[in-house]
Amino acid sequence: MTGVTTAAAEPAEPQPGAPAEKPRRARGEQTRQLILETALRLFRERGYAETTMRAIAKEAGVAVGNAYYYFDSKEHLIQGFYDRNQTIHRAAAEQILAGEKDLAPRLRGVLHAGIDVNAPYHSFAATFFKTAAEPSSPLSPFSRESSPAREAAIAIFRDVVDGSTAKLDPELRKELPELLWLGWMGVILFWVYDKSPGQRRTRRLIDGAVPLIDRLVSLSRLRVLRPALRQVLALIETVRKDD
Amino acid sequence: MTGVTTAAAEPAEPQPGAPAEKPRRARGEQTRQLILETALRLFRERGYAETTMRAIAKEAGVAVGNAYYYFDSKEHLIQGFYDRNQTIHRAAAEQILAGEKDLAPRLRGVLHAGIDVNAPYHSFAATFFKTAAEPSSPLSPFSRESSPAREAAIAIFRDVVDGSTAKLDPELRKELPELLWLGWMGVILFWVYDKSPGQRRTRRLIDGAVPLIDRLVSLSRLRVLRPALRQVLALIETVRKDD
DNA sequence: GTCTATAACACGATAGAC
DNA sequence: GTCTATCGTGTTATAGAC
Repeated sequence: MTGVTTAAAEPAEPQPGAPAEKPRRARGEQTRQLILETALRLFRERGYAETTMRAIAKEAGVAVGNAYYYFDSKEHLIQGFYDRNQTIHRAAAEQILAGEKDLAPRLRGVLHAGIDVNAPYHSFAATFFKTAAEPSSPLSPFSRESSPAREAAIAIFRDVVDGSTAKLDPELRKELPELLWLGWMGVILFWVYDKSPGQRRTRRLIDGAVPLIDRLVSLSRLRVLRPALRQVLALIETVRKDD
Repeated sequence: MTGVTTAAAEPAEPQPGAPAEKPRRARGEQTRQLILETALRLFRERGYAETTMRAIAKEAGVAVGNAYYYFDSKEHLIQGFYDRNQTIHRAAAEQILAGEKDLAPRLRGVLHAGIDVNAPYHSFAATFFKTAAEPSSPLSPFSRESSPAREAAIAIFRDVVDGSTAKLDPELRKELPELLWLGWMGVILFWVYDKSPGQRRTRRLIDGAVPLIDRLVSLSRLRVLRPALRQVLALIETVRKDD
């Protein structure tokens, strides 16, 4: 409610190689994790709305006030979910990108991996999405507070593009990662609404859209399409700036 | 919470020319309207979250329970907002479409008109959007309950396409209205997040995107692009069906 | 700084009397 | 149809213990 951000941006573990901080107060970090994990489990088991803060506290064996000591609100617990899946997705993506040089399979692999990570939470994710959709919410993927997470996500798609052998217009190459991230947001949106068994329609969407994107990227080098490409890039430019 | 739909789908007024129903119980209909109008006014004045059901009831001079008699939940009050703006948008669109035959200005006019209608409610609409974003919500633009409203909205874009002089692939012509509606949803999404003064970035988005769409629609008739167009249409087909 | 226990508040929603 | 009373919830407050 207050817009104060949680400590979720802090790394969960001291990074080896990074300047070693003094050992994080293990006590608090542990309690924090306990509360978060309990909450996520209950969300998954019962749903978000049906899980009360009282239940989370009781199940975790802490007082309600303690839960609020670590998380400003019930919604802030969702940020934990967000961050965790982001991290897992990034790791899975790196695995895939290490072994593949063509743009299409790189993109396809990363998208499917993203769905894989979130799949167990499909019903809960719907509620998560509702919360994230509030533009004023710090959880919104477009908010200032999500900026680090968003940048990290875009970085994955930068890897997808930069590590590929695809030849493309230099300006398009610059914009493509953010465009792909935007497309990824669209896929997530589709997935959240996808009620088909196992969300197979989302899988089909990915399998169909990736070759299409691949083709369009190739086509964009044709002379007839240069003006259209310029127009697209100009539109992005125009819309992006605020003045 | 119960998923029970309101009576919002009922026509507010008996249609002239339609088989005349016996006069609607004026008492109930009046109370209903009173509550709805009071709620929308307070939402606009104070915001959605800040307006309590108690305040709505008090301001309307009825008991809380009575408000719940007419509206299953606070969220269901939003449906009234939704329906009303839809109606106004449709009327504005018809005005524009009557006087213009080219695809681009037709589309541009309809999109700007849509923003015009919603503009006074920008901050409130953000909350509305949050609510509508919940996939299980009957207010979701993709839900079964919204189906009539959605069809009505798509119909506007069918008018945009069918009444235009643009020549296009017959299959594309069939799909274009729904695609344009989807694009319109995207514009609304952008608008909701648009914090620039007067939401001028959204206006620029429309002004930039419409000529681009117009160009792409023309280009789609080129021989080099036929396979790509087929691919797009095939993707839509694949994704749409649930089996 | 971390945590407990408990009470209290305002709100959305419901029950049941009239 | 309309009311009043009441419930369960998220959240806050208080007062303190380690």
